[in-house]
Amino acid sequence: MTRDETGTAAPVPNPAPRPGKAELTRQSIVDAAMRLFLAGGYDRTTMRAIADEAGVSLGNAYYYFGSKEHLLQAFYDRVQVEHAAAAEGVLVREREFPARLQGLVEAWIDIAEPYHAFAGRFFRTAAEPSSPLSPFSAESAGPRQASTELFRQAVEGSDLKLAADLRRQLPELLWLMHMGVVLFWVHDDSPGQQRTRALVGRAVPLVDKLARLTRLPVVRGVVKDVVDLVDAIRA
Amino acid sequence: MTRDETGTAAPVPNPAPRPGKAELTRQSIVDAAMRLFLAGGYDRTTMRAIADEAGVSLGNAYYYFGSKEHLLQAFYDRVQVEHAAAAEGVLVREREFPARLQGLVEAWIDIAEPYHAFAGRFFRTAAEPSSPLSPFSAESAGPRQASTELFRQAVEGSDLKLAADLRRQLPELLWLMHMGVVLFWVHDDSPGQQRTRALVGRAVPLVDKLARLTRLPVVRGVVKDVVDLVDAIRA
DNA sequence: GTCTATAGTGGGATAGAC
DNA sequence: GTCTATCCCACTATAGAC
Repeated sequence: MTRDETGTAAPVPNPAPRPGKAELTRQSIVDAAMRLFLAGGYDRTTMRAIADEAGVSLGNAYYYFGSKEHLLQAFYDRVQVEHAAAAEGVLVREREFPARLQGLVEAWIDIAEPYHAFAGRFFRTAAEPSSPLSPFSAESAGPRQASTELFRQAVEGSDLKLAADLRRQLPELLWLMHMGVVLFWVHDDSPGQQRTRALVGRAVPLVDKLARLTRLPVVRGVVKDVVDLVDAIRA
Repeated sequence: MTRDETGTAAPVPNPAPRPGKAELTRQSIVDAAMRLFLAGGYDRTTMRAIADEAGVSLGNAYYYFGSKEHLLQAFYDRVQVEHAAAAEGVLVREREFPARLQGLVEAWIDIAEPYHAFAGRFFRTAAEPSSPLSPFSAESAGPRQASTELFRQAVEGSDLKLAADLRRQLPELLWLMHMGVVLFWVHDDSPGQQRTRALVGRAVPLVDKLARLTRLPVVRGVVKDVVDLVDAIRA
């Protein structure tokens, strides 16, 4: 609906970087919006100002973006794409599971940092269940899968030994953990989001410990229950 | 700021039911808003309609409520108060920890059910970090503590045996779990929110199992780490 | 299909008189 | 505390140019 659904289109963050004229206009609007949002904040930036800055008419801006909030989707996409790129470096560099996981999450924090000031606005929109920006919505299934895929790779290429069922599910659980980090990050006003970084630095070794603990016979039962529960939720 | 801060005022959901003229006007506006929100949804209800329904001018409505979203605070407060009342019954009736916990969470789902239709809107507002409605904000510290207190009682009065440090922290962790349930609930469109109820029915025994597992010597170390991490986060 | 220009409408929020 | 009048801006509508 919000994206072009041309038959077998792949669910990637960006529709496809074919540089048609329309795509250029679209991009100039996004760029203008990003500049103004960063400079003056979301609220104080009017659609008219964005259209002016982009050198297009107001009507044209609305031709490409159904609402002011739709422009925030661009932020989401941009972070997504940059994170995937940065993740590649991390996953090539690191082999230990904790380092891979921490690198992934820290890369996200680095990339999202410039947008922290108006991330609250984005978050607000994303929180609404009916919003296509909601991380749990059908519309964002593509980006969500792309993000989960990064965590899958972090697990796959590592030395982590796990029961098969948990290993299968772990990427999604890690993605969920990542959402929790994002929640914390949005509320984190410390300079450079240091508190979030500290949290990640402490939480990752813990996750690693916990993951390895699941192999103990005494806890296998509960782990099985958790796995079953998560499966039931997804259905 | 949003509430009267008269010196040693207790951080309770409702300021105090002294029936001055102002309080009556305020209440009539809230009542009107609730009626209209329930009948027509948040978006389709205008501030003008609310003011009309309450028999006051638009300006007067804004004298009492700084924004349309501030009216949602009333929903929050109402659920809070009703939940506390319902909780009392549960905590008197049940003695086993799982039953107490499940009773508490299910009572919340029962009470919040009428508001589910526009809870998404509320959630959206609450998600914004700068919003006083955010469950993590300083302004909602009172309600949050009141809610956490219910979980504290669920633990206290039960047969659950735990290490002292974890027992001290458990109420807040359970509150956090409850927030997770609320997140699920907001996205749950099944009739009567059956899926959320099913989730709770399965998750509570799991939490119970996990809590009891923490006493095993092998997992004590990790539990200690988790407790320390949570302490660090709160600071 | 892409874009402009212009003129609305609706509703959240505010100013200032009383 | 209450009102009336007004502002502002997201969004829509339309009619037409390329």
